[in-house]
Amino acid sequence: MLEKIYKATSPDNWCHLCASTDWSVCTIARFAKHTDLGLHWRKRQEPEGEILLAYGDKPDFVAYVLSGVVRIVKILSNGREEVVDLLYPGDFLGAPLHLPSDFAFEAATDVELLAMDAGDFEAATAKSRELQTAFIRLREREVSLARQRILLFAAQRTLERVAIYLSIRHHRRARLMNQRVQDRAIISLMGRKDLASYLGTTIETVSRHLHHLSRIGVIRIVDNRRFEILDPDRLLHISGVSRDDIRMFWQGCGRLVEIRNGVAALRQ
Amino acid sequence: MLEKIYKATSPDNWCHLCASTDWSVCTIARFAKHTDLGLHWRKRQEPEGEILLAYGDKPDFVAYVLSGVVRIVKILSNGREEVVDLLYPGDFLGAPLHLPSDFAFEAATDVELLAMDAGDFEAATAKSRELQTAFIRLREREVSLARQRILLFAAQRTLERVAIYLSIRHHRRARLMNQRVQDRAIISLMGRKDLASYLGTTIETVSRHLHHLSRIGVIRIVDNRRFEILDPDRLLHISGVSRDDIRMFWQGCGRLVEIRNGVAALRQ
DNA sequence: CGCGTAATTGACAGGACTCAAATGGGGTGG
DNA sequence: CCACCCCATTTGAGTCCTGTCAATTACGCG
Repeated sequence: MLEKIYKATSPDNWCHLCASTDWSVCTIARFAKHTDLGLHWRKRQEPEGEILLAYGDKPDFVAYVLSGVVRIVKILSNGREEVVDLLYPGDFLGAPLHLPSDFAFEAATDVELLAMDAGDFEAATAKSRELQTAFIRLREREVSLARQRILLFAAQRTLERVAIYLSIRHHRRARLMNQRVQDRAIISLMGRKDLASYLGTTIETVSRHLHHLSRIGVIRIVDNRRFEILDPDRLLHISGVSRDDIRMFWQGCGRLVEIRNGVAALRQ
Repeated sequence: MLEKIYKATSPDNWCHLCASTDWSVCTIARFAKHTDLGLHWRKRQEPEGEILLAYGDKPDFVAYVLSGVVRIVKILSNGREEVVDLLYPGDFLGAPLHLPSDFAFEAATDVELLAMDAGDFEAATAKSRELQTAFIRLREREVSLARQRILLFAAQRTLERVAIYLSIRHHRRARLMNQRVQDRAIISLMGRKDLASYLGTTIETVSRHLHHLSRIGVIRIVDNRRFEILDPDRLLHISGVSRDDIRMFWQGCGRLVEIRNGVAALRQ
């Protein structure tokens, strides 16, 4: 199904060796192309609920998300799981340097990953300073994103948070698929529990707001997980933020170009 | 005043060349010591309200916070300033690689910085792969912290958020000063506006909660900016989180050791 | 068909935001 | 030195939002 929506372009436009989500990874792409660092990606499918990396474990792989949503959770001492961040198609996953992870990474939906052995990646990083610089830039963007994410909470109204989130997902999807943000489109989210935890509210409130948006004709509820954005502009207006304010969330995300030999291509 | 609370130790315990906030920077420290990379730090004083780095500007320095609080703000299109993060003594400041900053960095209180020219730092980084790896590790911790920060909002009760924040500041101060967390101590915060923005609430609510905590004898309001933590354990209990849950916030923060020749020393 | 989970819907109470006014402190100028 | 202003903070009253609890519905699966 995912393959269907990929746009076919000339082979020169994309790289078979890597998946670049932004210009910094493009550096990795070019480097992988022009030298032989042994950057071999492989495609992985993981079902919803799968634990990709447990808390405290040393990661043995790095990966890009191709489809689906990965949730980053922190388990509190009282047993509750809090979603601290989410990774979408085009995002990078995995701590380098074999540092034990502070969080658990789980598949919030069925996910497709483009993965690579952490040892290989590290070896390549150690060999190439250029690659190391690119990696720092990648991390730099992650710090920015984690901070931007906090802006979601700047909106005290939970309806605004839901609207902001839907808008961001819509913008990201549009960019990934090389489509216009003005067009209506279907985005698929994770379950209400993850949504609520991520937005700092409850499943009941999320449910109410989604149905409210549905009643006033801004979105259409396809099924429990999928929503069609009917009126992107009004959704953005309800969210109370401008397009500029959420630019950081989708800017720098990769664009899907083609898939061939089981390797998807993302380019800046 | 700051000098008074520094503990004097033998000269071998600290490094004149750098200020290390955690083990990763210790690598920078050792490296600076054993080679001649030209890592020269200088002390800087900045008054409250000073803009250290404007939005979109390319940073020309990197620095460690020695005292005071630096706020990282995002200016929304409607003109409102949202505090997305705060830097405390021992934290690292400044994007590398001369990337334009996504945020503005401002002095939330009077601050002391230990600064270095970004060019020098970058040159040293380029020369040493070891330094580069150390820097990646530093950034890694920053991503973790930015995500941990989101846990503040997991508490829907604003009183809990205020209590969590006070607890975290108290734990950080205790660690920095090599004191026990059980002891009462005075912490100095920024203005109510920054507090409210950071905690995702309003200045009125923050004011009410602080006075509530004062009335029940958990804290003592010294003046508008300073608060004495009278009962750290009860404060933690009110916050609703365990010490484990907030460990990430203060673990890995440096310890103040000594100041000499205008250079403060922080060690793991 | 029956079960368990996820999601919806309703009723209700309490917390937090909003608006508004009073208080306090620091700095400036007369 | 004092009066004055400006700003930050405090305090109060009222309303709405949203969390909580509870019951119902929908859905997937064996």
